[in-house]
Amino acid sequence: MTDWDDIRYFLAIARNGNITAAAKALGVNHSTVSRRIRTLEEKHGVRLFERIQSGYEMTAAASGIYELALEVETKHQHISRHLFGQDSRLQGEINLTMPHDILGYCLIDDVAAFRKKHSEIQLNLFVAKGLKDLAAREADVAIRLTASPPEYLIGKKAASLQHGIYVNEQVQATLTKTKMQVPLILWTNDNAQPLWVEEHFPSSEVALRVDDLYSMYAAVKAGIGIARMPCYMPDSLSSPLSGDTVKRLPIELPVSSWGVWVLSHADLRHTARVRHCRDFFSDSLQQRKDLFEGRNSIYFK
Amino acid sequence: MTDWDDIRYFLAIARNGNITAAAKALGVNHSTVSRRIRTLEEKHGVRLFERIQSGYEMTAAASGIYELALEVETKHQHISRHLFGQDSRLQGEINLTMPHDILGYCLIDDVAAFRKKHSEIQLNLFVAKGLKDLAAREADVAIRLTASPPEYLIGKKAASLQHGIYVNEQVQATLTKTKMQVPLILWTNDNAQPLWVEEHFPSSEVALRVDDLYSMYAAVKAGIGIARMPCYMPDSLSSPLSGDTVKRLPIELPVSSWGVWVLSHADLRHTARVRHCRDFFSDSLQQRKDLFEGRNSIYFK
DNA sequence: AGTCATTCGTGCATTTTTGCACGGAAAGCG
DNA sequence: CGCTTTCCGTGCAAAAATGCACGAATGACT
Repeated sequence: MTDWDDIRYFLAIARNGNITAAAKALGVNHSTVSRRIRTLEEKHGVRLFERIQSGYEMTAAASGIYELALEVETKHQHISRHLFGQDSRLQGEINLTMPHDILGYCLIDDVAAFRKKHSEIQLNLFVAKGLKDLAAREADVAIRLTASPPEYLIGKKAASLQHGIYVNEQVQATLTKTKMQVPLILWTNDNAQPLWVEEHFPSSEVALRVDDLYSMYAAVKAGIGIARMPCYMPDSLSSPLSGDTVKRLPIELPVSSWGVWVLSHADLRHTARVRHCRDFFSDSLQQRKDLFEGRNSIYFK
Repeated sequence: MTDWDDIRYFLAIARNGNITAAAKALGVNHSTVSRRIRTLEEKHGVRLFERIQSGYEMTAAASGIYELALEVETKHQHISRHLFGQDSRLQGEINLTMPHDILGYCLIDDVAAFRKKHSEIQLNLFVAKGLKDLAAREADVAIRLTASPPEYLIGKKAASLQHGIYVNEQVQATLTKTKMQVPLILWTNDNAQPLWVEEHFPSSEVALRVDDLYSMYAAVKAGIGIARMPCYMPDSLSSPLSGDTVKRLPIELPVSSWGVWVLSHADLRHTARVRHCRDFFSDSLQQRKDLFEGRNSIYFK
């Protein structure tokens, strides 16, 4: 019988299209991948990949088992979760993921506190863009901004999310004096006209598009324009003491159905350290409920 | 991510109940199994087996993943067959299985011929009792006596199977002279009264039960009683030249719906060497059609 | 045309895994 | 009660897998 792990290597190559990337994904040296797949091919007398210049390309034979391999992977993930779900130790690793702004401007001290409280637990933090797949155990606990998490995840909504329109003090002054077009800062991939613009700033123009919340804040602060942001972000930065000039306009946006959630896969319901982690950060966030729900905002009169 | 092969080890232990048997099934040393399962347990912080005196016993945690592991195994078997199904070489191994009597008294010379014709192919013969699982690739080609093979197997019916009632010459003489009860030799696990006994030998008694065809023949030859056997077996042994005294009674039994089939899994349809093997032994058997269909029998007048 | 970056294969040293042989503990047996 | 058998863990040597460093081939870019 074939070494089952070979299929894992096969999948990595099939997905990544070349040995080097596959090796990186698997966390091993590229020569290992190269040799294992060659051995697999020889053992079965089947060519699975064409060695083209830019990498490895699946043959027809490989396509035939690709779907099957994916199914096997799903099952292995299931097993992995199930095993992990019965881990009752308060030690070992936890993969934690959240948007990097929430980490940097809100939870970084709590992470430090968690580390101190549970020194036996190794936290691995993933804050890079893109959602981690909790089913694939890319992360065990996720802090996410979402309207309603998928049903296979469990966890709490720690707070609702309030948005506001933010502007730099100087810009606001200018806008009040001159009747110029209001400069807007929008999301890069929001192509339609947002509702809040239509309603409150019919006379406006797009000044800048960004794909990152902190960059949006930086742009507002630099006086490039006004922007709609979740309150927690500017409010945690622009305290009166810091001398910051970014403030919220007294415009009431409808309460978002989105919230800050602390989530993990249902299979990890009883995993001791995961539960502790979830509870810990749920508390942390709930203590900042006012921040997320916009009650810390400083308004322009 | 867990080494997928660990699940293979897990399954082997779960199934066999102890390390030693699992190791034998996996074809590795028992210490390897012992160490790998321990590593797996430590990595996940879960106890999977209780070390009891008589071996290893699944814990509740292990039962939880047992079903999943079985499904994974099935998928891996599927992949394995699919890969093998695209092997176009006329070299490598073929696992061949058949009832041991068919090998010994009919096909052994053909096996030798096949070996000679395809010296690059390594034949592994399995003739022990019990059907090999073709889906699990325990065997690639099977010669079987069956009425209708399962639909996931492909292959040909090489011949129909004719049965006859056989008896030793001396016994026959005795039976004709004295009006004693006819002594019967039956199968060990046939508890009901067979149809042929009811019809042709209402006045009879069970002399012996056996669970093996050659033993049945030996018993008939030794004069223990009469038996219903597929013709191929006694007819290939008791030629007039050998001076054997076992012959068939002139009783026409209904033609059996059973036949001699040469089979392999549908996924191996195009595997070159498997096809050659199937064709080769199909031919071999078809050349002996007369033998299987009872036309070589020598009758008592 | 030349430089650089990618991507892969291979020889060699290192690390990891495995097999082997031994020993201990418990159970079966006469 | 002593002997044998079964089953498991462990130290050590052998074998296998892996990582590392290098080089070749190809294509992109200046």
